[in-house]
Amino acid sequence: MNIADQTFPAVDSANEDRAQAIRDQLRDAIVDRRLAPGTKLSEGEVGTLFDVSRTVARAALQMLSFEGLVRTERNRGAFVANPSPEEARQVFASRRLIEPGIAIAAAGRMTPDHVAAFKAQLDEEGRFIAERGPNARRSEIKASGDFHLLLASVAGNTILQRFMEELVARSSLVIALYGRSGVSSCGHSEHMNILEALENGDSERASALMLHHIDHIEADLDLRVRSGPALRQALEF
Amino acid sequence: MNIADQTFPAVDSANEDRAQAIRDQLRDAIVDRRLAPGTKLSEGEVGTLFDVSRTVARAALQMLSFEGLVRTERNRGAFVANPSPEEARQVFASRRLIEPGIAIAAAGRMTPDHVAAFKAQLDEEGRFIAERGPNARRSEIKASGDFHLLLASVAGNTILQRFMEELVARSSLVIALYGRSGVSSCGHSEHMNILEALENGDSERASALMLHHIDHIEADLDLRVRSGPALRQALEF
DNA sequence: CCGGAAAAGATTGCATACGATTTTTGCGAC
DNA sequence: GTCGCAAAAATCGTATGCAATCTTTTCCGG
Repeated sequence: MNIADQTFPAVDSANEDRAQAIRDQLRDAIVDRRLAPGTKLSEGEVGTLFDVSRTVARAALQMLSFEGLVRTERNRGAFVANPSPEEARQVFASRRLIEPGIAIAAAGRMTPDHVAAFKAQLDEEGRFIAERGPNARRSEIKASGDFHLLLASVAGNTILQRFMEELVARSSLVIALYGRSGVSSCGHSEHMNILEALENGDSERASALMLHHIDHIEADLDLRVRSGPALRQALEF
Repeated sequence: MNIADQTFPAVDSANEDRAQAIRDQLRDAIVDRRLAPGTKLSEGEVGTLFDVSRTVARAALQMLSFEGLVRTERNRGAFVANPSPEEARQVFASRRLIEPGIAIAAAGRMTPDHVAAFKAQLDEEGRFIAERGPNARRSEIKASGDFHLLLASVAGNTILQRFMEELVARSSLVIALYGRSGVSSCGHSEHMNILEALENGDSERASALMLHHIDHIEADLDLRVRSGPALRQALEF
């Protein structure tokens, strides 16, 4: 064993899959609404933008399509997903089914470290809500999602964690599309209440609060079909 | 409008993505245990086997890796997943969380057509159990999984349906790896009881039965680490 | 001026090529 | 015999090229 055997983590992460890095950046852009739903993501464009070949760009787009953030049409290309109200309802139905259980699991595994991480997360969330800049709303949505992702990671089930990553990403899209007002400030206090229940190990309460929280988020959406799907689709492209 | 404008559906389905077709065949092979866990799936081999280029084979393998049926290591290749006992537990924990809810949703949407489909499914399941051939067990596992997939499709939530497809596929792998005996005959009667509850619209009972059913399946597994992971791994390759 | 067909251009699907990395093989030293 | 090391083979990661398909433009008859 020699000191030279060590590999620097920085090197490793730099050497990490480029497709994955591109996927992450694109996902952030989609969730943050910097890329509007319906936007075409051509392989060539993505490739030149990130300075890779179409092969790599294509792999990144394929990943996003698996996550439901991108819709690909054969021989036509990839587009930022434009979830329908029905799809939005399914996203939240899925979350209502999964997240209360995740809250219960997490309540039984909370450590002081976890509590500290949650407090830091909620602090940041509060800061974004206080801000009133142009992209404050974006940061708000993202931070709110991060709370749920943190919870999923505490729950300790890798599979459910991945499901939640997908659901949170799709939720962000849906909220950006159909969100009405600032439920967020309200959501922030709900997050704090959930954390309180988690800290006390009160899994039942955490679960119930989570269910209501999801209901509140969905209740803030306007999921009425705007003007008939045909017209909407016609105007979209 | 001309009769020549029609495109034949058969042509369309034949023209479907080849990568997807390869993925489906590989998935079947993995779930059926025709491909043992740990088996290397080299891009070149898969490509020549299905008579496509590595590009397409690679895409199929990438999809399977997203589903958790294949594990890929950079610069080393793709291998049939070899789920650890911990992973197996997580699969069933996820199912316990999701499937009772799916049963409730399905109970509220059952139509006579659905009932007929379930009956046909259970008939086939019974036939496979009666058979005592060499690969009867495989068919049994597969048919049992199909029951759960049918239920998920009735529930009417596309997102949850896809989650269930992944969970059922991984369960089949886990059962093949860690399964002890024939819980299956027992499982068959449980499936019939669940269907009965669904027919009666008794969602609570269907949900409870489903939860017990999953518990029974998991209880039939032997999830003790066999002889230390190091040795096991050493023997595996 | 307005369809509608045909050609030009753009984009995807797929195969192949080449450098990089890993694994296997061969061979000499101990 | 086996241990270590270097060369060879195999395999992966990625770029690029070509055919197929879709989109846009152009051009022409009405």
